[in-house]
Amino acid sequence: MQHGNPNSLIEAKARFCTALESWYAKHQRKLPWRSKPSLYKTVVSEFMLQQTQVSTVLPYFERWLKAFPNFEALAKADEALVLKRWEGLGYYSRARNLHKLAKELVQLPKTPQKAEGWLAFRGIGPYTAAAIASIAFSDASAVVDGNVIRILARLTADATPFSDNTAALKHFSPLAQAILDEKNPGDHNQAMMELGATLCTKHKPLCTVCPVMQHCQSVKHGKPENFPKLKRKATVKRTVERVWIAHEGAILLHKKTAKAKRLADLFEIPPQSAIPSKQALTLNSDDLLLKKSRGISNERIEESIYALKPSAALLKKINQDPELHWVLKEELERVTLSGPHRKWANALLKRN
DNA sequence: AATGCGGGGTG
DNA sequence: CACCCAGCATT
Repeated sequence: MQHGNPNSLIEAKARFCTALESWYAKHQRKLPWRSKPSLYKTVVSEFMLQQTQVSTVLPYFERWLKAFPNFEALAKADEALVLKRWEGLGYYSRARNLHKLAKELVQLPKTPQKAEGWLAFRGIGPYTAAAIASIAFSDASAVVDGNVIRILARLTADATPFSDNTAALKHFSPLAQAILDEKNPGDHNQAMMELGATLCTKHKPLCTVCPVMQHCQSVKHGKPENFPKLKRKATVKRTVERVWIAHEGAILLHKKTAKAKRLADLFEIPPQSAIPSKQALTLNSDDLLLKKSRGISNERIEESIYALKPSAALLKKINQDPELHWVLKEELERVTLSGPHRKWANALLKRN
């Protein structure tokens, strides 16, 4: 079977939905945004959960709710504090977009109740719009995330090769919408994702306890693990040299201006390339403080940090650069660095 | 269709 | 090391 046949699943929609939702009612995980649910909790959790696993989000969510208990509090908060509370969670534009949304929402005469309305906010795409509208307002809009793609590909034994998740999303959206329980869209959507997260996992799916196994064509005809078929991309290697410059009790950090498309408002240990210098800075291997490797999307980055003593001429140039900032050691805790930079900075500070 | 964005978990 | 995760915006 090349492309699977969704018709039998669509015909069995009623039984499928009943089985799925009964299972969810009984086996759903206890999650903080599910107890005493509110629109605010739903919106915050959906932003945090974009491309981020539940277990990672949990501690951030709890802290966030204490710092910003509702839209009004978030709307009034300083951008820097908002970013600080997001520190380590990654994808920082989510924090800025969530903050912006809060400010816009408290000014709106009427809160949108349909997915289409939520789509208008920056940082909300098809998935998040459907999730918020269905969970908070019972809008009959189906979510399609990585879990749903995996489940639908397996249910229909669909061997279509996809170049990426976006292509798969386009392919499965009509089916997801066709089998949505429009009477109970919020729970239905969450049940699909819960199934994908806890039973219909990428590796070793727990088919024997699956509530919809009898609807699954991949169990009958092949291995569920074989679906969906996603092409993989080659990883690229990159090296970055960074410099650790301490001067008069302060550390030099690099921060792009707020208008920058990337890394806006986020401090980092300066890459060598960000240091203005007439002649190329020569970094001495004796001054290597730290060397780490990390992955970002499909990149493998080797980062080295070198100690550097700035000359008077270099200091002068540094002080003219709007993207370079001296941050007093005691103040370092207060600025927002990405997760790895935070760890490196703390480790290097301790060493002095 | 491809790429950048972060960080952590898992096999 | 590779892939994946309650994705989105931009090109």
